[in-house]
Amino acid sequence: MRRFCHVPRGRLPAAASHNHQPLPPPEWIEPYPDLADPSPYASASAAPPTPSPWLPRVISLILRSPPATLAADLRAFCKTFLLRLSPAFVAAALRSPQLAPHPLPSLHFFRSLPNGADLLAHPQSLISCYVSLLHSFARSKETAPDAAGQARQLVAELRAHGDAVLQHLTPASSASLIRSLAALGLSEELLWAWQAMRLAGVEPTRLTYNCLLDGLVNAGLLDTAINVFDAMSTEDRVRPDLVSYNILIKGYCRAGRLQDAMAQLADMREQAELAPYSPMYTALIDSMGKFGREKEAMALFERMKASRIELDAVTYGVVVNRLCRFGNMDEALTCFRSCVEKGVAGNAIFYTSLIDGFGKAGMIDQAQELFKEMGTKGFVPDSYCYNVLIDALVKAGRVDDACALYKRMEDDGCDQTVYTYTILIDGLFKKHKNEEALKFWDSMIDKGITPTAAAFRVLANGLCLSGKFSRACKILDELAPMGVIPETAHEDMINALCKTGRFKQACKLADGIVKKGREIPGRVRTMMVNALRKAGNTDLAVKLVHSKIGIGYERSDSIKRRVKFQTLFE
DNA sequence: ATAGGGTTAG
Repeated sequence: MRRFCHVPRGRLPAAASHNHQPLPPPEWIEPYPDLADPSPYASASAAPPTPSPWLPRVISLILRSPPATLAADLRAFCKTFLLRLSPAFVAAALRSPQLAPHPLPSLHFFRSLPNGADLLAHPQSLISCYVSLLHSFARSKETAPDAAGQARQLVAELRAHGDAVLQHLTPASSASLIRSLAALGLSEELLWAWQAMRLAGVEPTRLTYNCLLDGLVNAGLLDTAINVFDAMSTEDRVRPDLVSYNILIKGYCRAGRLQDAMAQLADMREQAELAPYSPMYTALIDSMGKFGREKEAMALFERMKASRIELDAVTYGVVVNRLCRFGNMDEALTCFRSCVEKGVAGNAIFYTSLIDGFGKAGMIDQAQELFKEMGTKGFVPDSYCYNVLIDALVKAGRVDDACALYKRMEDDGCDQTVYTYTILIDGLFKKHKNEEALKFWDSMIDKGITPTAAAFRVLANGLCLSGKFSRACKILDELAPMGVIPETAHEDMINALCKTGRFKQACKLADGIVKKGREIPGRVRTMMVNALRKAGNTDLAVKLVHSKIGIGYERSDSIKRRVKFQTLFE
């Protein structure tokens, strides 16, 4: 039996706007009025609680309102209808499926709450808000700008609330937290969350364990992951399952420890009779190929075929990709066709590998043919697919066609990625279309796409090769306030300068970086030596080799000083 | 719900 729960508990607009009498104080609104004020029959009812009608209204206000005015809009809304958002209401709004796909509006809402909406007095709701926000950023980490950075900030805030709040972590909120942090690749925060969960007395489930394992493996913390796996193995309740094994095998594969991965596979095979081994074999075949052990990869594929393990689209996809990477296009195409004949459905990923293979082999016609074919088969090209074809066109010297395809991506509603821009910028510089290349760089930044080290490398190379060294420096400086410093940016600039024979400038840049407290990796020295040699500047190359430039210190006036790169020219 | 595959670069 339900009460009149469809009636909003706040005052209705008509009542508020025509009321000239003194107004009563605002009323708290709860997300689920029937729970806030339960009738004796409520618990007997199997029906889910009915959300307050205010919930969708507030949510649509959050989604409609620009960030700059959201706080004021919320205040006005609450004033008009004489209501106050309860902590549980705020938490429910952030948890709602309507807000979950929109991390930024959600975050703005959270930040615009008057007096923090009393959340501090309600740690359960406070935790729920943070957990929902983190979940929201995790699921849109590809599209939300700097999702990981935002998430890191949120975790720092949550941590700062201390144990009094964190002891209210529930099994569900801890699990969600761990899943989100693992997905975002925040390993330090992930380990903290694990500890906080244990401190709150929450027992991890196998799923939570697996999420932790996967997060650690993806962050490259294999040793920690192995410890976690061993800890699982000693506890009956959460013994490693197929997924745990798979994650660990992936970790070994990525670290190049293929022997250990094989041993893990054998270990797994002892544990169970007929299990879905396909993912483990696939990971191994893929890694064997990527570490240059093509023969062993194919041997493993044959072993898989001989056993009764099912070969699915992913396994075939890996094999086709390895053949394409090897330039073995006949065999790749044959493998793909036979896979389809066996009833395993093709997909866009197969086509991406094949188009890329043909493109890299300089067979642009075949690449375009396959792009057409996939359309007729009903597979929709995604950004990977567009990127490989754009790359193929660029490599064939057809930059204009590549740019046309870039436009078509837009029309097809397919998001351009940092790869798209890197490929095009590189191609345009190689055709000496510098201004166009810079335009693409700007539109990438405008779109909120974070340039990678590779993206900056093609820009720095292109600009330095055409003598526009200072322009490259300026762009690098502009990135810093955005929190973007491509890892190898300085190194790449030095490299580009050396390649064009501007050694003095390269040395000046290197010294400037050291002065800012950054280290110059040893390989920069090696690279400089090689470039000097190549330029026929043997004397300077020899001088550099026998000096302590970039690696050591000298004493003068009993003061220890770094040996500057510029001393090369003294 | 957690696990395996595709795109830059010398």
